[in-house]
Amino acid sequence: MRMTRADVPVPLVRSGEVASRTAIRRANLGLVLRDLNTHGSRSQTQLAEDLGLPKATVSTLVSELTELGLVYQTDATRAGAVGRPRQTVELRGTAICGLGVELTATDARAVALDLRDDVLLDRSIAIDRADPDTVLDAVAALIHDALAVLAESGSHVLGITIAAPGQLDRDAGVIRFAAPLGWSDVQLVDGLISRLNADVPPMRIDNDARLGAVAEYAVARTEGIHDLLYVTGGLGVGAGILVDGQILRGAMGFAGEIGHLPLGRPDLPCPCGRSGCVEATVGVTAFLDTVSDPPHAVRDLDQQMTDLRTRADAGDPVVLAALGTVGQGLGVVVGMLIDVLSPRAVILGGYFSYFGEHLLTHVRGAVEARAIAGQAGGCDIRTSGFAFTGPARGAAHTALEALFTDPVACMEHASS
Amino acid sequence: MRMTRADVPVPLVRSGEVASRTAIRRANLGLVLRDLNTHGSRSQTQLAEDLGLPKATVSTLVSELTELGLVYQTDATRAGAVGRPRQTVELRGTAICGLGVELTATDARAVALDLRDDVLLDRSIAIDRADPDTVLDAVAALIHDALAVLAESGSHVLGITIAAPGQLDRDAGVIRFAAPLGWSDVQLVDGLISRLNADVPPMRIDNDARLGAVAEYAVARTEGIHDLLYVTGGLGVGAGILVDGQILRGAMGFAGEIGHLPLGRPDLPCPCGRSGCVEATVGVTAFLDTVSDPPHAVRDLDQQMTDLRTRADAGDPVVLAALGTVGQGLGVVVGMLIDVLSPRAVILGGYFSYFGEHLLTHVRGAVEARAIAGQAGGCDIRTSGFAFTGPARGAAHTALEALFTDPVACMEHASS
DNA sequence: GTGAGTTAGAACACTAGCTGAACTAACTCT
DNA sequence: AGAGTTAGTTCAGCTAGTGTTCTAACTCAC
Repeated sequence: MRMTRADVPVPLVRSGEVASRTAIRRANLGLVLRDLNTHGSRSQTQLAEDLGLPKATVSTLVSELTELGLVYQTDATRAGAVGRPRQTVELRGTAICGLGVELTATDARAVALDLRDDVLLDRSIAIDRADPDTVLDAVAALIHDALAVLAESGSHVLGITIAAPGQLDRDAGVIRFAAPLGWSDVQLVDGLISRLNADVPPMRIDNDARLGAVAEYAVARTEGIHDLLYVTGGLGVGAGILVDGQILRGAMGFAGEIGHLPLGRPDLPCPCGRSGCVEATVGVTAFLDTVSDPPHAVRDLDQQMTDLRTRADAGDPVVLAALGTVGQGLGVVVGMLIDVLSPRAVILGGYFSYFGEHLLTHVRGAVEARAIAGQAGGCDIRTSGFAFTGPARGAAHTALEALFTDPVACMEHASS
Repeated sequence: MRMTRADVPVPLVRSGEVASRTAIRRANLGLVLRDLNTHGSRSQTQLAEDLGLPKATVSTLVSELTELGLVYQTDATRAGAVGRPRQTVELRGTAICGLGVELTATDARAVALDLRDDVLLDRSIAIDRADPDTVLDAVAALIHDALAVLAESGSHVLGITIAAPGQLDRDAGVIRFAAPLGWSDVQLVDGLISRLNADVPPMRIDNDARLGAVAEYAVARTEGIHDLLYVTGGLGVGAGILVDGQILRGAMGFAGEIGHLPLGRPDLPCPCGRSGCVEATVGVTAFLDTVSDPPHAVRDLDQQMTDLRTRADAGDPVVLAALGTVGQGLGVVVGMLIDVLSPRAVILGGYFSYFGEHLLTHVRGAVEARAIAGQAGGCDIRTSGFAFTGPARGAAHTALEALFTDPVACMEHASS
């Protein structure tokens, strides 16, 4: 927590939103959950220190959360130091979860996360590139099965978030245009809901790169990192930007559309009709075209990338050269984004995440060559630990997000 | 206000900050001031609707602000419609003001704004490019005179913000590196305070482009625009980014450093030692080099730009061609920033602001040629109405900002 | 093993400030 | 002149944060 009792010149309620009576409680309840989620189980006294609230307030907050069934207190009989041993307040894991589903051109993946960020479920199905209707049938079946499994394990699904590439209308639940899928104006949410039972949890969609960034933030926030840039590499290349822990969507909701910036090799044509696009240079298709002859189909990317990583580790010059090209191209983009956004960390996801230092060396080199505030500015550049599961994980986090904003309302709905 | 009573599914207190009892009041008092500042004088009933608060609460808030001397109520005897005529709550203008000072390589300018955004003072002095000590003497004299004038008019100066180019350490009040000034590691705040009386209002520094963006936001927010990109053209080229009304600084505080992105003419050398920098292509030096032979000194930019605007209006092919080059170069950068940030508006400040459509046509053309979500995405591209006074105005706004966050604390200090 | 010291957490009285309802004020319209 | 309408204030009520106090549960020293 950045806000401790010591440094309170800053107002406790952020300006911009009206502070009402009931809202205070809900916000503070959510903050306790958030602190436990970020920093792990801790005692009431620690919570009070973290949040800058008096112990008395924390005591009532914890007891209310206990009644809601969201936390429980353990008799921490282990006592190291002097004084009464602290009981730890712990998040009740299985009670509530969020379901995230990522949709790509090659597969769909469902991940369920509980309050403790534990993975309750992770399954994926292959998608044969096909018309939206067929794909939606398959995705609906995936969701149906996932919901059944979660219901059986006694976990209440708070919400479902679908991660999809391209430009989306979040309010309408519609994919406006997604080049990797070859779709335009597909009613995703309505299509899925009509295929499922009526009593399906609230469903939303969001951009895959943005949700990938959310997944990374769940880790980064524990390190005190609140400004990060996530770049995903797949058929498309997109960025998810987090500023002070908030997703940057922009006024039109299109922020992070870096796939078609004219920063790639000028001669390379892009399916979008132009040339020089980032996507055409560092997208997975370009990479696979370089390393595999005859050209391989874009299928089972996880297996392919694991194999290529093995080849890279073994010193395969073709793979290493391709990674050099990709790393250099990526470094140019990342360097510019660092100058524009000044993030604390850059995390490379998707297929980039398989290659660690093989790739990072080139990216860092290109960044240091141009960026004003590159490595010197204290910006870490690393690969994601989530490989291709990032967006689905982030989607699951997002589906759970409401709980941290208003636990009371969420649990009211949950019980009914 | 985006938050009205109708759309209150969103919680009233933003999560992320602890909500304490006293903080509620201070936040709500500030919100009333902000609403009056943004939307002009209005009745208590209108305020209640804007803020989503009950009339009773607004009533007590207004009376407390009246006691603080920040607002007054007029007997609005004019009655158009049926019912009791509404009294309007108005901001008391002259009571409190913020002082903004911009420091450039050619001059220093002081602007004082009151609560109503009225300009209480606007004066500038020429600066002969010289060592920091000499410049600080002159700036201190400017501030001294400005404070004297404001004191005489009975306006309490809440704070002083200095706008400076380059990379700054805001906490330390130090200019780390400012290429346009040729300075590095200059103790700006300490240097000025030691030259002034001890009882000078709190002084801060911030980046000129960011403050220029703040000045634009004071206008844009009245149109419901909360995501904007400001690009300033001077000796340096920088960007100020506002996301959801908040300044984007980034983790390191270097966000918006677009002057040395490698997006300019690749052959043009830049004083920074590299080539292809944006600054070297669209900075004022490059522009002046193109339009005036023999090369003119960079002095009295306002007069020079006004003259060049006149030449452009008269159809001078040299000036129009130069504007075409600058507009094209700027459009490439702006187009990329639009894809990354998805702002609602892009505002061109500094010397760009003098040329209106002469420049905008080319910028828009370049943006539409590449950006995914350019004009089609609903992003306005326009020139600033503040010319070279933008950063100083924004600095004055920033100096006043504390009042909207915690009016009570500010007025306590003011009276003592 | 007993009391002093220490830390954790709950209980309680207190209070700031939001909130709904009732009430007064000031006007228009018929 | 009275009914209707809208604005703003007053007041009682209640929610929830806050400081203090108290109890619980431990360690440590003698």
